[in-house]
Amino acid sequence: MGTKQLSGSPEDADLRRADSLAREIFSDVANKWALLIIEALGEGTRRFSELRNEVEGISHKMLTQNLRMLERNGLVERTVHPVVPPRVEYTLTEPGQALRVTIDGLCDWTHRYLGHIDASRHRFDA
Amino acid sequence: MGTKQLSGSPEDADLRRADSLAREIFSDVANKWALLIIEALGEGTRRFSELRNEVEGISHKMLTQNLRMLERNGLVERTVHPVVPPRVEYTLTEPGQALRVTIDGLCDWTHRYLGHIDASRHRFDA
DNA sequence: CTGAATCCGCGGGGATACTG
DNA sequence: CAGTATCCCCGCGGATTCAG
Repeated sequence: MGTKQLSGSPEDADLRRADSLAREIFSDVANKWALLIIEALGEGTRRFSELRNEVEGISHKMLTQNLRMLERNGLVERTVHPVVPPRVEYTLTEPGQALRVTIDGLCDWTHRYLGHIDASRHRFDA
Repeated sequence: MGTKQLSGSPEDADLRRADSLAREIFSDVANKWALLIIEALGEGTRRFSELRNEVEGISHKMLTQNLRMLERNGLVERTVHPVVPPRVEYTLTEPGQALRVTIDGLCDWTHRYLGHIDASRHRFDA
């Protein structure tokens, strides 16, 4: 993630801070579960239990954990309906929607090169 | 990653196989190091040691490990020059280049919403 | 320089139980 | 139903060593 050359300059400090922040965000977002959750939320607002079902294979813990993280970063909005039983809904914010677009690109890529990759794997395992 | 409804149908078998394969690929690719390596290779052919320096913070082990994985999936081509000392170069294949484009999108997204996210975090931590 | 292999600590992440 | 907390194990990943 190319920020240019860095020197010991005076106000390069904030450049470096921005850079480390970028890497931090990148690390948060560039992980399997976060991406799959956002992709699921791309379909529209979802409840906790719905996500649990739609994001196949995710554990209770990972779901809450990633949702908190996404909420903290402002990619997901969490709205609690004060009813019983509790009803909590998650939606993508505008930044979240924007991110979703690029994730869609990733999904498209995956499907486009599925065969390509599968072939390459078999070739490699020999 | 939406493959539609699945039933116990006859030839849905390969649909399910394709799906699990897609998830597998997705898991391979949707990880910090793999993405950063591909991003680095986007600049052009790189040697092992160059990648080691450019992908900041990656360990020797993680680099080789991810390079093997990327090579296996056919995203990266590895060419060995029979000289001493050894010279090994890595380049993106066409699928790798295609993937790089979407990763660039991810990087752009990160920088565009940097401030947005930073603000959201401070709000959340209260 | 590139890379495989080994050792090992720490934390990711699953399972379970418990609140509101 | 949604969320937190606890226990605990397995495996990721760093450091180091050896080979080509």
